[in-house]
Amino acid sequence: MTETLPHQARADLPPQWTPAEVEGDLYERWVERGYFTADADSDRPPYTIVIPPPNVTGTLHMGHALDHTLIDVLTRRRRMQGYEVLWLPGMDHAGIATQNVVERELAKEGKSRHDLGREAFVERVWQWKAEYGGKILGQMRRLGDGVDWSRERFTMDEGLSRAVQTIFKKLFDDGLIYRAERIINWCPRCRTALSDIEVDHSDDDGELISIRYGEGDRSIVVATTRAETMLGDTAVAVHPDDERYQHLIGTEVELPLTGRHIPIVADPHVDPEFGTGAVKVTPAHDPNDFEIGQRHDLPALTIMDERGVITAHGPFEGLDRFEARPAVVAALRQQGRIVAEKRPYTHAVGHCSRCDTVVEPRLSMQWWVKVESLARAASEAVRDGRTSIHPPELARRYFDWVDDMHDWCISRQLWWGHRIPVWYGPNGEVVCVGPDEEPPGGEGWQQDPDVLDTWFSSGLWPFSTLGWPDRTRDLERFYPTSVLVTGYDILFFWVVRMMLFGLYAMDGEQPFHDVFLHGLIRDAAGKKMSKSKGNVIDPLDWLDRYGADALRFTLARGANPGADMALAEEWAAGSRNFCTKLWNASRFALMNGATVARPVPARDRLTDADRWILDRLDETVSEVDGLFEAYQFGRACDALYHFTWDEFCDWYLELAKVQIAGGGERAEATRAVLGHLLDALLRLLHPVVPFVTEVLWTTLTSGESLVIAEWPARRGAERDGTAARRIAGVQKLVTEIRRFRSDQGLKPGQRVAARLSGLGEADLAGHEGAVRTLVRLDAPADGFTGSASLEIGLPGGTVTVELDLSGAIDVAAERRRLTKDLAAAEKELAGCEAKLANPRFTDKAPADVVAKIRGRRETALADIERIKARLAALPGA
RNA sequence: GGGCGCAUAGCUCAGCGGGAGAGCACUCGGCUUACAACCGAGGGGUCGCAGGUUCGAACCCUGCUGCGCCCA
Repeated sequence: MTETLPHQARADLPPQWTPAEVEGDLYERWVERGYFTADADSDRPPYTIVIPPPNVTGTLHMGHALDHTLIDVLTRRRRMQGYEVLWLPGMDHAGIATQNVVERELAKEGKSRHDLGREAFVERVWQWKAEYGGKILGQMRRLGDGVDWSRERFTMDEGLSRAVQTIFKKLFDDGLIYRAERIINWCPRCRTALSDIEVDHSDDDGELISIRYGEGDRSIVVATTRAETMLGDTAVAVHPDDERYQHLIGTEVELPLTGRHIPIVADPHVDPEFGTGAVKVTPAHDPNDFEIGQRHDLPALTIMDERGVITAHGPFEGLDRFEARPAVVAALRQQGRIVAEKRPYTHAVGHCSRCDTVVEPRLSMQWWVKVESLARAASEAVRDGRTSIHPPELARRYFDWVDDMHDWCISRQLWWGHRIPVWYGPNGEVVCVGPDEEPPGGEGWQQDPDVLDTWFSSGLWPFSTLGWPDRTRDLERFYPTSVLVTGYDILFFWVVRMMLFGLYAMDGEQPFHDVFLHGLIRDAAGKKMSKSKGNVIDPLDWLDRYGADALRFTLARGANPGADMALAEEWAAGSRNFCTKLWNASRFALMNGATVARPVPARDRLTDADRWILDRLDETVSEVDGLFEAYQFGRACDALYHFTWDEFCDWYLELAKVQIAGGGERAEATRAVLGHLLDALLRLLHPVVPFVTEVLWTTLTSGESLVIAEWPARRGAERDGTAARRIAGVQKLVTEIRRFRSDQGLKPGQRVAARLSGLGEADLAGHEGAVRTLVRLDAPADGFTGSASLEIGLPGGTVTVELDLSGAIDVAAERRRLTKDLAAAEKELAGCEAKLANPRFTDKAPADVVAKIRGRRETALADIERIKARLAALPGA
């Protein structure tokens, strides 16, 4: 066989993998060649994922990096499996956040959005987007996201806006959208309504002030954390059964500072145990009070404007709510009405999730989605398995939420967003306008000034991005999407919304088959990353320093369903090391002529090592397949890491060196096995580490691209148990000899003459050469005398190794080693015998378990006997 | 207040009925021609506490303690 190898030309990989120099070009080539562009007319089965649209103002953070890595792993694997993959990218317009950004910019010019007027302001936002928006899209390229850029969407683009208007009209016509005056969460800084989930609650220090209303035996004491709201009180409520207040129910008291008289009402929702059992009722500024007000037909008095500034009420007019609070308390104190003050008083306070301003409950007219029937359908779709949530523990949280969902406040008092398509006529007409309809013209008609919640449009994302409301080819092909991958923290914000709208708009067809919810990124100590804590890790920094593959591998390897992930620099370095290892191993294989040009020879022409590693590859393929299917990214990566490093590199490559060194047909066969293994391994790793594998694979195979290569299938050959047992024997032999050498202080490189016996009995006759090479033992010369020896127990028999150490052996070290082994064997024996002595164990345990324990006892007994003999034979024993 | 989850090696985490695992960190020895971003060897754990079920429990059940998250 000729040694002139066609592959020598391509064996000149650079000695080092330098991701920063090649990743960018590789990515652009993938995009140019259209690998990520989905073909709606192919006959492949579809696999669809829509990106959780990042915020147009945002930049890539670790949470995105994790989410995108997982999606990219899923889609790249499916593409290799022959699916027509669509990973659809895009962004949402982030109403409040974007408006804030542009308003801040205007503020620097000393202007407000009102100075510009609505139209000019919106124009200005578009300009801002064109100039600064969507930074994240460029950053996604650096990560390697295999998205279909030709289908990129934006929630404010024409098609998606049309979708918004279409569904609004449909919901309106079906009576599922209505307008009502209620208490909503109001952000006085953003000056807009917020939905319940846009409010974050925290326990803050405040004060609890007890105030006496009325005089003498007609007085009553109420406690409040928001004293200023007393200006808007229209009643005091007590529990109907509260004996303390029976005489007061139905009477009136004078409300201090205002001179108004307000009734004392009985309401079963008052908790008589809390405080004095009497509560002030401010229907316009508290959701519970609003309900009490409804039940008792009380007036609702709004005492603040949209900025949280007190309106009217004499001396308090014009004060901010937080200035008004002490002012009101002082005035009450002056009148001797403060009965008690408690500071600090810790209580839950709602904050705007966008700007952290304390939310002000406020009575106002807003648009709502009536969610009851939609939520029922959303619940049903998960209950009957049309959509399954992974990990399943989180399904419960989903049910708890949708089964008790409150109507959704969808109007926002902003300018940036989808304007509510409702027109009001001069005579009180209310007309909802569909996308193809002309708005009513003429004198006195006005469009509703508000826009819709951003989540309203992102709730349509899985189908609006595919062309809905038109029945497009994309929609037919790619809906329902295969899986939604996102963090569990936006289950309610977004996932639920998509379920509501998807089922409604698509005639009961669910928006995704699976929902996979991953955890949140934390720092090395498990703490949440935050700018204020200064523990934020920037993925771009890791991209620069370790490469995209290292970042991706770190994130994928750490992703365990339902669990958060702690990250530290060392993890990234470890992943980078893994890529380097893969690089070096591949370089070695290529330098030694690894090839895919020749098929792997028939099994009976292969060595034990070949058969073992091919079987292990097969097992790894199955294992990794199963784990990826179950969204077990972390374990899949671990399995790949272990196979690559601990089995392929540490053992097979070392054994292959021996096989190649022998030359001839064996060497050629080994080159084919190496080529086949590397080919499959690179394919398996490609979804997680696409860049380094692409370079190595194209070098190995001269193929066009790994992106469009086939995912490895199991060979299906019957596992060779004999080969596996023999390689396990070789491994034990090598490890034990290395341990002995290490204990005896022999340098790793130092060659030592040795005689091995008993290999035949242990069924390892053919492996002596490999063992000698791996542990640097030379053949015994004439007149060899072993000055030291060790015995290694193997299933078939005991192998004895006699070494010429040409010097005194370290007896103490040897005794330590043997004593330790003896203790372990004795512990093992004791454990086995205890079990076997128990008749209930031998009766009830499965036969194979009992047999296994019996076998372990025999092994332990033999070990003990052998070790004891060695110990007794040691000098000075 | 209601609900959910987690407590396993120094750190971060897998394992979830039959031999305690990984990565990183640590100790010792090595530039052994793929790899010092590495190689070889090693140390380290009453699997939170207390009960129960079982022939057998890190794993299932109950209670407790301590953390975390979600919702009010």
